[in-house]
This record gives sequence, C-alpha cells and structure tokens, in this order.
Amino acid sequence: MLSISKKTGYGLIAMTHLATLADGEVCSARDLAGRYGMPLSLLMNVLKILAGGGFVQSVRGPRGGYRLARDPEAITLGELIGVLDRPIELAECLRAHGRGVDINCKVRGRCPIVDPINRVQQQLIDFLGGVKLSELVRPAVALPSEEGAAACL
Amino acid sequence: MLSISKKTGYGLIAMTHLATLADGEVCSARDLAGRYGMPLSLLMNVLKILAGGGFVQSVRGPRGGYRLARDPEAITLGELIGVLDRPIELAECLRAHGRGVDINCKVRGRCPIVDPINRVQQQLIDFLGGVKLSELVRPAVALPSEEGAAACL
DNA sequence: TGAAATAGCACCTGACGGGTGCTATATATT
DNA sequence: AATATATAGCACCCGTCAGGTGCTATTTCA
Repeated sequence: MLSISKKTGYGLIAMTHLATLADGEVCSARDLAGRYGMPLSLLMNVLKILAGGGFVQSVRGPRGGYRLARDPEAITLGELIGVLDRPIELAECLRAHGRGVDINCKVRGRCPIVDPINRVQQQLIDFLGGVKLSELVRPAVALPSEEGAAACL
Repeated sequence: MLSISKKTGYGLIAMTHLATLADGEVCSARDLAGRYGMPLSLLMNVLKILAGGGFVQSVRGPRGGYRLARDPEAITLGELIGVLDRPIELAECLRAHGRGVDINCKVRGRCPIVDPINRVQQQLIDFLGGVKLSELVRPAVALPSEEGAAACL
C-alpha cells in the first residue's frame, strides 16, 4: 500500500500546529486532540514517539504540553514517516543499509526487479527527504476554535 | 505503509519477464512461477487481474500462456500499482477525483494538512507515472534456469 | 478423448493498524 | 502538604486485509 498511516497523519497535524506556536509556548495533547478531533490516547502515543525521536519537547505538569524541539526547516516528511510509520522500504529485500542493496531473499537466481525497484526507492526517499515541515505549514491554517474534527486521515 | 504489495511485486516480475519474450511468444503462469519461485495460484490471480486490465493477453489451452498486450514503453509503474495494489492515495480524504481534493472527512474545521499532502501525492503520482516498464527491464536478467526463488518481494 | 493451460470462485489465517484503559510519575497552583 | 493537570508507559483488544490455498469449470491443442 502506498499510503500514510493514521499515526503519521496525526503526527503531521500535531507538528504543523506546534510549528505555529510562539516561542516558548506549549500545547497540550488534550488541546490538540480537541482541536482536530483526534483520539486523545492515540495522539499521546504519537507525541511520545515524536518526543523520543527528538522532534518535540515535552513539558510535564499543569500548563505543560509539547513544543517543537527543532527548526521546522530541519524536519523532513521522510524523517517523520520513518519514525511514525516505518522506514520507507518498497520491498522487504531493500533494507536501509545505507544505500546498498541487501539480499534477504532466498534467491538462487537473481530477482529481475531488485535493482530497478531500488533505484525507484532511492528517488522516493530523496524526494520525501526534501519535503520540509516548514513547507507543509506554509498556508498554515491554525484552527481557532476549540473543537473540530479531522477524521480524514 | 510506504511499500509495494507482494501482488504488485509478483506482477512486476512477471511483466518484466514477458517484456523479454520474442514477438508472438507466450509464457505460462506455471513457467513464470517456477522460474522466480512465486506461488503459482497467487501468480495466476495476479495475471488474471493484469489480463482484465488490458496489460497482458491470455492464450488458453496447452502451449498457451501470457504475453504483453501493450508496448512496455506505454506501461508505467504507477498504472501497475494502481491496478494490482490500489490507486495511490496517501490519505483517505484524497480520493482520485481527477486532481481535485475530496473531503470525506467529518471535518468542521479544515484539516491543516490536506492541501500539502495532496501536493505531495500529486508529485508522487507524477513520478510513478513517469517510470516506464521498459526502464525497469533495462538491465533485463531473464533467468535461464527452470527453477529459482524470488521470495524477496 | 485426455492433458494442459487459463478462469473463477470460496475460503482460511496470521499480522498489524487502529484504538482503549489503567496506572505511575512529574509539576504548577492553591 | 494537597490537589489537579499534564505526560510516561504499559497491556491488551479487535477488525481488516494481505497473502496464500484448493477446488471446479472451461477452453484448446495433440
């Protein structure tokens, strides 16, 4: 399937919102979930992963929440997908060993499409690695209301 | 998940092999399955789908098999993924209504990432739609042996 | 007539995406 | 100190679907 998981979708929504915050400001998971109609506990899982990956900083306690830990210019769509979903891997045999092709296949004869698919995969990785979070925020529509629903992802 | 399904993988292997056949020659599903170690009945499903989609022609009866129905130059990776896997759709809300954005979301407020993701998706579609089967075949390694195994996809 | 091939079902099964709930821990406010 | 609000970290459930198997019908060459 060539699609983005809901986890990644929720993560992207959260990240784009956090990117609109003023310096030092934080936003709670509850707030984010309420704004965009995302399931709270699932969003917390996502934010936890993002915190572990160094994408967001968490502030505990009342008035706590999350803020971006890095410049939106320095975060790419490829990275986020890699952390929230899984590293981009068009085929099992193309494990991300740097840029090499790893053969897990129980192939005696060579599979005719490993090389071509690997080429395509590299282009895909390069492409997604070039899409910055800041670009996703550009027409940034920060929702003002407390309640909305984004069940689309 | 950003990956190619096994069905698509099997289909690609089959198509690349068929692309190496001489004019008028056919290759049976059994032969293909044997060469590349693909499960026969599953491959037959795949070939059936490809036949239905007008990508290959089927010849029934003994000495029958499959051949390409179109010029490898006129078949794109994007098309094959669309038929064997499903149309490329990064998010549910981005149904392939031509090029428009369709909102299935139960969104009251606007989801902040629909537009950016749609842009990315379009670029992805354009990219995969530009990869021709003929390009995948280029270093074409047609397996000579009767038996091999390509369990990598 | 029989063997070799595709055509077309129906069905099984394991993995995983998506989601929920509970408990522990940190911290600001009172 | 107490309490309320937040994150942290689990354990677990469930429906869907990719991946795969098996059987039967149909076509067609030898």
